[in-house]
Parts: sequence; C-alpha cells; structure tokens
Amino acid sequence: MDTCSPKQVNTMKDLTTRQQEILTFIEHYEWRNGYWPSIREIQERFNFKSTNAVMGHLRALERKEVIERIPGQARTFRINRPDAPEMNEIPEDATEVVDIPVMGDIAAGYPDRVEAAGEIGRLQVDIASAGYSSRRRSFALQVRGDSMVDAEIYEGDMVVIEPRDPHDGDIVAALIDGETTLKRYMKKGNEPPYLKAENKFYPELYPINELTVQGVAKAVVRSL
Amino acid sequence: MDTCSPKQVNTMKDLTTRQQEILTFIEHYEWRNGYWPSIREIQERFNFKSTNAVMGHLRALERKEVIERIPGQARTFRINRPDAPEMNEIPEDATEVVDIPVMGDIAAGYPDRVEAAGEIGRLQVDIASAGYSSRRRSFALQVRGDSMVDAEIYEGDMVVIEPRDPHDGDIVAALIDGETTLKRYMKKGNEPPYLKAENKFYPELYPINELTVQGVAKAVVRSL
DNA sequence: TGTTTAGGTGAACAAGTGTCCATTGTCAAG
DNA sequence: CTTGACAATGGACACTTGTTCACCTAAACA
Repeated sequence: MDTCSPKQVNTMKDLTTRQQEILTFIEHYEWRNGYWPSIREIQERFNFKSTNAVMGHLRALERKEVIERIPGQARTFRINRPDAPEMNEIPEDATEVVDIPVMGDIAAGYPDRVEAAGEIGRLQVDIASAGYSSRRRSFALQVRGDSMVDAEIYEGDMVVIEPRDPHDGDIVAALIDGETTLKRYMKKGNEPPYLKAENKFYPELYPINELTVQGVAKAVVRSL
Repeated sequence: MDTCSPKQVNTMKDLTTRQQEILTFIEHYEWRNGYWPSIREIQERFNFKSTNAVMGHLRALERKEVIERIPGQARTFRINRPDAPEMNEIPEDATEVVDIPVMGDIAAGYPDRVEAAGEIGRLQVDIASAGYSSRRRSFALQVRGDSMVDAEIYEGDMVVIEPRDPHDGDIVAALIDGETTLKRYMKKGNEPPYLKAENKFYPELYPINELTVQGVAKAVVRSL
C-alpha cells in the first residue's frame, strides 16, 4: 500500500455509500454462510456486468484498511474491525427496548433487517451467540428494568436467547401483551405455566391466553 | 449422502485420529486466519503427496456430518458443531484455575497450545471474544473465588481479558507471584499502582516488584 | 482546462482449486 | 478367504477465481 498523503489520510475510513454496501454484503454473507463470498458472487449480488467493478471497490476498501485480502487466493477476506463499541457504549441509535421486547424485525426477518440496519445489530448478536450451535437463530436482547436483579441480571446487561421450549425454572423471554419480558418460567405439573420475577416488588404473571415463549435465556453478558 | 445402514450409524461421529487431526487443523486455520484452508493447504500441512488424501478425509468428515462443504467452491467449509457445552457444563478436563491464573500456555503460545488441547480451549475463547478487534489475542478466563463479588463478578463466571494497558479503575488480570488474579487496578498520580479487591474481606495488593498486568477485563459472561 | 476520484463495462488470461480415476497397502471382521 | 474401512500415491482435468488491461462517464476541485 502506498504511503498516505495528507489528503488520503483525511478520507481514510470514510466509505462511500457503495463501498459500505459492499462491505456490509461481505460481512453478512460470511455471517450467514460461514465462509466468504467470491468476487463473482459479489458481482452478481450488485448486478455488475464485470468483475472489475467489484475489484475496484475491494481495492478501495483495502486502501482504506477496512478489509484485507490475500492476493491470488479465493475467498480470503479479513475485516479490520474498528475498535468495537465498548459494550457500555451502546450506540445512540441502537434499538432501545422496554424490559426486553423483541428487537424489532430481528426475530421475524433478521437477515433483511440487519442489512438495512448496518453493522450495529449484527455486531451485538455476534458477541453473544458465536458459540452456539444454532447461532443464526439465537439473538441477544438488552435488559431494561430490574425485575430480575435477584438473579443478578441487571439493567443494561445483554441476554442471549436461544429459541427453544422452556423447562420449569428456565429464564425465558416471553411475549406478554405484545411485549417481551424476561422472567423465570414456572411450570408445575399440569397447571398452566406462569412467569415469576426475580425481584419481590414485581408480581407473578399469569397469561390470559397461551403463553408465548420467545426462547430461553442462555447467558448474560455484561460489559465492564 | 447415502442412507445410513445400521452399521454406519454406529460409527457416525466417531472420528479416527487422522480425521480429528484434519478437523482440528481446519478449525484452527480458520480461527487464526479468518478464512478456510484450501485442499492443497491441508495437503501441505500433513505432507500428503496427493490432494486425494485430503479429499478422502473430507469425504469421511462429511459423511460423519462433522463438516459440510459446498461442492465446487473454494474454501467453503462449515463445521457442524455438536451442541456446544452449556456454559455451566465446563468439561471435566478443562483447565481449572485458581482465582484466574493465566490459562497455562495460552498467553505465551496459544495456537500451539490449542492444537494440543483440542477443541475445548478454543471454544471457550470464541464465545467471549468474537466481537473484539483483537480477537486473536483476547482470551477468556474463568473466575475462581469471590474477591470481586461486589463488582458482581462471581465464581464460575468467564471474564474476557483484552491485553492492553490499564487505566485507573479498570478491572485487570494481573500477575502476582506467578499467579494471575482479577482485581481492580488503582493508580493515583505518581504513586505506584496497587490492586484492590471488590470484597471487603480481601486485602489490597501492593506489588513488591513491578506490577505485571495481563490485560483489562472487558466483559463478564455468565451462563444461566 | 486538467486532474483526481468514484464507479463502472468488456474481455481475456493465469493460477488456484476442487474433483475424479486408477491404484496400492494395511487392518479387522465375518 | 473376502469385504470394507482407512489411508494414502499419482495424475490429470475442468472449473472457479482472482487479476489485469483498455476504456468510458460523471462529478468535484484547483
């Protein structure tokens, strides 16, 4: 890579719209598929008539040090992540939730949603779900409220939710009146299940209709 | 893939030594490089004279559903992870630590260490460090002890350590007498730094020699 | 005006890459 | 003994893949 002139320094890391789109596609392709895209796959995605359009963009992304590639080798990308937002620096425009509602469209149409939202949502999920076998279905939610403090789950924590059916005693993300809430799932024998807060100032919740469980909480991640 | 006969079912998932070696190499290659190896790279690594040896093993790994590959496409692997050990089911032979010592050789020669140790160590690190820019250098340690309970860091929690210099107030993994401990780093003006527990029953630690900080704790991960 | 950046088309080439065929040897089980 | 699994060598082929060259347009700036 050339020595950067002052002018180049000024533009470094300022991606054009197209460059950002292509970067986002690369990242999400890897996220969805577990391997990197080829040049022609990128070409196809953006309806370019020539691979050279892709090359141009990739060269620019490399020049801006956003990505690295191994010359001459297929599907060999590396993303140079900027210093990941500190976990206690949730970006301002991140989706805010009320006592853990579903993160908008994520559960319903995640790949599309992420593509629209850019890096932020995906990055969060990666942190917490990378090690799970169903990693493309698990999701992270941010805790709002203090109903689970007795379980050492505090406001601002991220909770990893794995979509599956709960057992008695599991901490679950459940839908109540269209809102998701984080509670402990209680199921005794043949009685209908209910939700119990881990804070004595909160009532137990008995669903009028059938309880809809989004998933089971598997881990809490807290930034320091 | 063929329908499995009963005999094949019986051998499913039982990898031979060589198959396991190759699987481990693939996993670690991706971990180190961020992209998958090519057949010839695998060939070279194991000093095979023919790519066909690699193919044989890969076919076996596919047959055993340990990996998936996209036919005809370069460097397109997927690892079918077994249900990841629940974070509260740390495998029995995992390295146990005493109030967070360095996990053996990890800090000093991690890639080699992992190769020797197999999947267990690497998996742990992946869970916690996936989102960090220096992900190949960050590491996770398991908390042993209760010296940091006032900071809501409990025994059994995993702490993500990012190697970097600390600021006053950071929670750090530091070397004291050859043991790593997790404490809050206190540095006032020009006075030498010391370590403070977040539990009143533990003393403050003043290093006799220079304080060696392994890194700064970035996050706590607790299984539910 | 000229230059640079950004963003492409078109085309071709070389190398990387996966795949397959033929073959051999060892070992274990039936 | 035969068969199957495992593990390789040797070799060649077809396709994928990255890369380069030539060229074009548009916009911004000095």
